[in-house]
Amino acid sequence: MNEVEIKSVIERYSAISPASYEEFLKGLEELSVSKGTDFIRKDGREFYEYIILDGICRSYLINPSGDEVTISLFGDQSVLSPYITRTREGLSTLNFQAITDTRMVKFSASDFEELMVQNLEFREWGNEVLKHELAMKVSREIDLASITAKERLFKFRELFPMFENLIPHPIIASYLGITNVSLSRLRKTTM
Amino acid sequence: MNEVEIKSVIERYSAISPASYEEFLKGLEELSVSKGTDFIRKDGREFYEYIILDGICRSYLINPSGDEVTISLFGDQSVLSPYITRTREGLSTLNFQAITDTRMVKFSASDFEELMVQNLEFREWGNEVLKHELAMKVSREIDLASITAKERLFKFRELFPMFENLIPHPIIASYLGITNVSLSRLRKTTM
DNA sequence: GCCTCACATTAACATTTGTTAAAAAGAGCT
DNA sequence: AGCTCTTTTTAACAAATGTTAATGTGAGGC
Repeated sequence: MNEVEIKSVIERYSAISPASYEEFLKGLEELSVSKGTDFIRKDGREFYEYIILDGICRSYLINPSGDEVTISLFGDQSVLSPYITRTREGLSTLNFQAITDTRMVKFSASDFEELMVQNLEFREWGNEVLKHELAMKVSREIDLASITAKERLFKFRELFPMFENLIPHPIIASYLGITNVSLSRLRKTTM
Repeated sequence: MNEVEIKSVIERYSAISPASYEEFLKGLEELSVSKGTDFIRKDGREFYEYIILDGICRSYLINPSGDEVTISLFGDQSVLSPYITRTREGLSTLNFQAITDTRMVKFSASDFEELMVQNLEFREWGNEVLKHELAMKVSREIDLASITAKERLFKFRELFPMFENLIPHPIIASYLGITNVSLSRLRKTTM
């Protein structure tokens, strides 16, 4: 396990002293997931927090019409939505899927909750991750409610450069709240 | 201060033993806000958590086009979005406004954070409030991204019965992600 | 009762997005 | 290169939503 790589992702959110890492690193497990695999299933029992080292993942749901709705996208070197935000009574509220082959580490969410109580640095780190998640959600709410699909596409390109060439367009479209046909039309008028 | 009333709102989220209340109740302040008043301003310094005893409030933002976008609605006997979800570096990320005359209690967010560390019941309560907030956000994301405005109106009526007759329609429209003219059109076809 | 003001509805037209189906382009395999 | 399968683009038309402006409605003050 490459500790330097992991620490570098963690410190994108807030700084952790070497002493604090000790206990944390012990609990880590590596995890590789191949393209197209759901590694967390809605209504399945869930126990972990996840950090993506490389690869692209998404959370999604099936809506009442049977269509997949992409809720969030996660790229290289990011932390997945915190456990608390995607779990009710131990069961996942969302599906999480690897869009490309993905390398992750995972660790026990309950152990981490305890670590947050005891360790101020990890408490702040956890809060930073949570705030980031919420800021993304609020931003998306505003965009979905108040700007056009074309503007959302521009913002998507800023937020996730390269994703447009790396992941299937129906996934991007469902993230933007439009059909893939509409996405193709918008691409034509903006390239 | 009517402790029974306050406890009844709190226990809508999770149970708290009488012993745990002791310290909590001491820190409460009452607050009355009249219709139309912003009681939290975006980019203003913020310190409190809020519980609405009665009245209707909303969070909103001004988008780049200068339009108000309603993010969330809060009715009688509910807890406002937790501090952590609406604050960055001590400054509010959203405006909060009383849509009708509103009676609330507020308490220090930092004291409460400390209480959560020390008291398991309030930790669970805080987590329940947070999960509820997130569940609402995910639900809204899905709806904005994948169902029509007409369907969102039906869901709004289920989630907030009576609000349609109590608050201005431009606010409802901006919550649904449409114009007030479109809302009026939808109302006509569905009543 | 009548004014005024704010709010809601209606109408006419423009624009955006959805739907369905066909055509084109791209990716892997032999 | 040629074949097959998947993904993306195009086209034609339908439906939903936006824009602007006029009309209607209701509540409160005089």
